[in-house]
Amino acid sequence: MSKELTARATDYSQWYNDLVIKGGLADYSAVRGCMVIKPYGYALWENMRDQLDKMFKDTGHVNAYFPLFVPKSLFEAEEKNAEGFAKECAIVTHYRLKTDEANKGKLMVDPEAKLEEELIIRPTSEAIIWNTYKGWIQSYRDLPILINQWANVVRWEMRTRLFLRTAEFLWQEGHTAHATKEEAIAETVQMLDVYADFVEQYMAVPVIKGVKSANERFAGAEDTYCIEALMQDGKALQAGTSHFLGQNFAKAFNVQFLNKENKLEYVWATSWGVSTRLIGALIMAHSDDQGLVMPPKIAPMQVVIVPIYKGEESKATIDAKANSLMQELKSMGIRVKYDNSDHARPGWKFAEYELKGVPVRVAMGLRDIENNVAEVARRDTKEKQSLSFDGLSTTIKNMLDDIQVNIYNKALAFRNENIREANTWDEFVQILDEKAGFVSAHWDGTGETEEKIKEQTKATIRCIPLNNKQETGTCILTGKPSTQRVLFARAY
RNA sequence: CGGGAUGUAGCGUAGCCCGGUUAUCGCGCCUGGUUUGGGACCAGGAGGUCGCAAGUUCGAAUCUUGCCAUCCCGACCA
Repeated sequence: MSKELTARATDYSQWYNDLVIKGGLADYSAVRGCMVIKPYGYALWENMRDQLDKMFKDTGHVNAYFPLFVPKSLFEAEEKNAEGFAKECAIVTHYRLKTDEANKGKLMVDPEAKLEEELIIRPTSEAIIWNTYKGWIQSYRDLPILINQWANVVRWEMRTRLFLRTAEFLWQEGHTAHATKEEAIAETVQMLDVYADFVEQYMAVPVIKGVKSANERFAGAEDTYCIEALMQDGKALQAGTSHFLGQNFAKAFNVQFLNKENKLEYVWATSWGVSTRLIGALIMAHSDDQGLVMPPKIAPMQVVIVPIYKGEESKATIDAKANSLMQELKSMGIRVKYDNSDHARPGWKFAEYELKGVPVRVAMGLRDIENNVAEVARRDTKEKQSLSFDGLSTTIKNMLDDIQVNIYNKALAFRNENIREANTWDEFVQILDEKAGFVSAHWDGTGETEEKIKEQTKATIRCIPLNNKQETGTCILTGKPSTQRVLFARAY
């Protein structure tokens, strides 16, 4: 009983932390606000990254890499963007240390080595990238530019939470340049769709696609599109954003191109990103009091085989059987581990792999082999059944597919149950306090009202859903006329 | 960054108020053996900058100050 988890009902935050730490995804580090992503967590990220990368390339994008440091003068060029991030920037002011004469064995910042111009550690890369694009774009023939980069960024957050909000995190950021507004908007929407497809089909987390209100919009964007997911505690989580940047960065960095009519025009831009925060979404969408629940498609380990043996002789028999099953599964492209280590007994292994969220566990002992069966347990439903070895690998493959669908459907049902309409202020507050989840309500469209609602309830407008139903109504707070409902929630 | 709590072996902890032999216990770890169908048992053993740094003192895990980190609540956060 070395790894007891806090139950969700007891302390949701602690439950989440326990899963991350005890599940082996990440660890705290010696640096404030920064975490170590451990091999198991990084393997998960690699699977996510590889799939996303494929999807980006399938839509015509290429990868590149831009610097970590952004000179302050470039950073501040697009004013709204700079203002939006100013309060959470790390800044490099010096480039050298020296031994501290007054304190032997210690180092101090060398005051002689002050930088002429401070370097901002990127909280996002629009500035450095648009400064670069300026040199790459002269004519419409140079467009579009469809670049993505996998990188780390730093946002100096006051309060951090593993995966959900850390000072440094890993992400990808796409930055595209287009000749027309229509094309840029189409790109923004296309990438939102890519994100939604990825999160729903691979991470099995249902999302709502929408547009952010002006208050919640990315600093420097004309429009911010987003996917919003719902966690088991009823709080919403922004899982990805795609921004239509208009000509804001083109104007700030003077990026113009000659069109077919030989006239100079400013370039249209987009940017879009998802981060390791998605791992937090995955954890909170599927996991239970026994531990993590990994969606098979991106699980670092899809199947684990645990032998149950008595004595070396039976072990050899089981090893042979298990290895042949493992080879068969591997040849089908399934990520499988045979845990024949002798330092843990089966019961311990069962609990451990449940904690780690491995979708399918196969246990086999002599008794099973004699009967030509294996005990197969699935993590999502905790069902165990004895299944014939004949065609077992195919059975398992189908089971993985079924688990993927099942956990998505389960999360979808939960999400749908937790979207509630509120028509009065009292109703609105009551739902937020007693049920949480998304609240669909009329809003008068002003930032002031949104701000007041946030002050009074801590709920924000998560998004205005795409293809939202238009209906006349009155604002939940002010009673002013409204043309559509928007989704409110308390959010991470 | 404000309020609160915490920091003693990998993890969880006793000791701290009231300073004084060799820092307590459990889990885990190592060795050997018996075991193995839901977190095994016996025996032996290893492992400690008591978060870090100053200070008070003959003597500091214990008292004082500063710093660092983590958690919770706030403020902040596309």
